[in-house]
Amino acid sequence: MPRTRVDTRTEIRAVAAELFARQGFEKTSLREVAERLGITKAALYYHFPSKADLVRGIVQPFVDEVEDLLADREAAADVDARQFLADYFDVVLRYRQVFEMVLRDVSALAQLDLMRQMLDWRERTYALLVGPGASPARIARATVAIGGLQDCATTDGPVEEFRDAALEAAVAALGS
Amino acid sequence: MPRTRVDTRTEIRAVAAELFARQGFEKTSLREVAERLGITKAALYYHFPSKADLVRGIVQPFVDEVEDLLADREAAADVDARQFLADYFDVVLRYRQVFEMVLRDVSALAQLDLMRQMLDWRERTYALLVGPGASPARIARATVAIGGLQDCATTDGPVEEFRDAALEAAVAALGS
DNA sequence: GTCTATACGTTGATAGAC
DNA sequence: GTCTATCAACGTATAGAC
Repeated sequence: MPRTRVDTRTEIRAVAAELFARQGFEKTSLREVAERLGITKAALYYHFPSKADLVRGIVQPFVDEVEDLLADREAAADVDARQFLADYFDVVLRYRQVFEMVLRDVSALAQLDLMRQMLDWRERTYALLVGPGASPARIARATVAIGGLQDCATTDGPVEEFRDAALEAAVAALGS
Repeated sequence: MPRTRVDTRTEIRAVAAELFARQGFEKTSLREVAERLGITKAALYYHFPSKADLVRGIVQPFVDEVEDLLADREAAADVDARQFLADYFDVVLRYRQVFEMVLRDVSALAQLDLMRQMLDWRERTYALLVGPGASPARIARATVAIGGLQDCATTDGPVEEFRDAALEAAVAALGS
């Protein structure tokens, strides 16, 4: 009997996402995920070819949204830096839990293509904010702006309380 | 014969530090460290009671310097925010390699007291920059300033090229 | 005091039976 | 689709040679 479960694949992802968010990717074993679902590790491996694929599926929606945002602005004639910072910040805030998980296990997720992609983002956001081939000084300002916002996203507390102030600070960091 | 080695303990730390910096804490096995030194895993365990102790010894000097800086400013009558940001930035830059390693394996290092201590830093730097019990908006600005600087420290390239600009950006983020 | 040999439990992953 | 059994590699631990 196929067990009283709607969609095992989906349930695995849900349980894994919760555990990953709470205790990190590396510190969560597949045995733990399987046990919570009442199945064995081997059954997990039927649905997902590896632990990496499991996390990939969880992070992918976030990656896709950022990718869409970047592609959109890169296609635009000119970019409003403030608006771009705001939009990027909002995407990160929306995927706050996933974002924190990624930051906590950078070296573990580095083996996935995920990390290569995220380092790519860095270059592209800098180019959008201060233009391609900008001076190291201008790039440093863009780094403070983006890095500062990201750091804000990993702090606790309701978003409304700090969103506008953080954005203001990032714009100020970027300079004229 | 005690082997043709000056100080095994020191050599272990040196090799481990290099491997940790290059491929992260979790992705470096003790077997790998031992093999590179021509000894066995068990010999490692004679010198260091655990893998955690090994990394602790590597990170400790960095932790101590930040702790000293914080204690110094907390004892001062008033704090020059710009000067504090500069001093903190310089410590992080000096321990750049260690700092990057820590950031890459946050969840792995969380079990050490290290992470509790670093979260503590966050509160204390905010208090130094915008005063204790500041509004969420002010704290957000301090977060962008500190977080932005930290992000700059993990980028490649010679320090002199971006140090001043990054500092300028952080001061601007902090606001009046 | 310094190290080797050996083993324990857990991890991610695979093979094959039902 | 799920199981049992098994794998190598990992961090950890202890006993004992020198």
